[in-house]
Amino acid sequence: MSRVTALIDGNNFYASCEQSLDASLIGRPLVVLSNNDGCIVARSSEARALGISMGTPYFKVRHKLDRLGVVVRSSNYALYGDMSQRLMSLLEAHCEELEIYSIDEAFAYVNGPSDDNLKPWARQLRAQVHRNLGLPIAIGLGASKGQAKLANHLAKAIPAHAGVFNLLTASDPDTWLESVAIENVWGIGRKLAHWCRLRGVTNARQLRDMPRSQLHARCGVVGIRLQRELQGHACLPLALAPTSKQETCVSRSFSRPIANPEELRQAIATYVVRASEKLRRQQQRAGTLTVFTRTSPFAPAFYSQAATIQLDLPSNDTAILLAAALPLVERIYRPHCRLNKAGVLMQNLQSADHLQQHLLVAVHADEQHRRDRLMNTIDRLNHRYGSGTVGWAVCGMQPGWSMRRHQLSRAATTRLNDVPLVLA
DNA sequence: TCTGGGGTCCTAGGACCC
DNA sequence: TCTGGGGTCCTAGGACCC
Repeated sequence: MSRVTALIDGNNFYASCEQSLDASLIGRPLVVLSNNDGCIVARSSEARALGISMGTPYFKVRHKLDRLGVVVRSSNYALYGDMSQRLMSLLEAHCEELEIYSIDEAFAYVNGPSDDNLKPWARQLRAQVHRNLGLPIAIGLGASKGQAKLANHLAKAIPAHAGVFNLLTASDPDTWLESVAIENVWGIGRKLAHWCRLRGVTNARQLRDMPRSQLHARCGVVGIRLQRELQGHACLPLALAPTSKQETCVSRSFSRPIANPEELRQAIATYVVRASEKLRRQQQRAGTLTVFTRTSPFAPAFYSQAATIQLDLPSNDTAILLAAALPLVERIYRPHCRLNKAGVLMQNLQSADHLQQHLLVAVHADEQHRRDRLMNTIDRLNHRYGSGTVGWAVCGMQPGWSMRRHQLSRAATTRLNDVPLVLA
């Protein structure tokens, strides 16, 4: 038996989710925008063929998209999250061990005899995902996560591979590695790609074979690990049990600059409410809370400020976290600055069931239980009747700075009113 | 006018201790 | 005049990922 690592991911995931919901979009150029309708974060293959690149600010290409007849959608994370869950449960049923790596990607171990060709297994899985969910996926196979990533890239980049590629059984793997540009190697970002190119390292094969000491001097152990992975030594094991988060952040850009300290208070309060909900869902409490705001980094005279408070006792109680956060707002607000983003950061997280050995905890145990039950009730009401059913006055009603999402698709899989009607 | 959001890991350097 | 060495902890910043 040999153990092969697979990387399975959705092609153009957000765009494909929109298409699976609305069949009239299939075959058409389509882009999905980031929050606030800011940048292009996903493109259908037809949009890609038109030369529309990832990360482009929407306002710069809006007219071009109109002219080319490209369909535009605001991001609909309720839909993508729900499709992701369906995809992952299907994958779980077909893989021995699975690490859910992101909303649209999973690593898996696949066991088979050493001479086994895993292509039939991969083709069958790919077909079933398409049949059940309407989503196209790609499957890359290799000896390590790094190799599986490369194979996945080649599965998508070469049409003849039809979404499945196994680096371990490929006839001339070095040639395939040479066809992958250094920028497309997992773990090589903009800075490192530039550094590599200056040294004549322009593709995955050259990175794999470059002098180890040179890589170590620039990238430390991270670089060495990456190189070993490309050589086929698995250094990064699958994370099979999800680990608890070390920090949790809620932040947003505003649809227009914040005009006064009261608006900033409302925004911070809104994010604290969200972050507290997240903490409770993760069954964690925060020991440290940071609020921050900034102006646009693209405008002159950049301003950015943060303020932090250590809590007496770690908490996930919205009222306590609001009381801690709101006094910090005046420390970060600055008049005459066009503040366009703010957020809160919860840090020093600890498990909520962990009873802290602290005198005050014992003294206030009853009170704490009462508060926990209250928060639990609020969470259940909001879950059942829709987010915002029970709100907090400090967040403001109908704020003028909230997110722009002009081209939102329906929440067909998660909200009853939006379920598509099928006429018999 | 208009440029996303939420994470992780690693390293270097300072503070502090014995 | 001459001022050690090694360890730990914390933080800020850099780089990356999707």
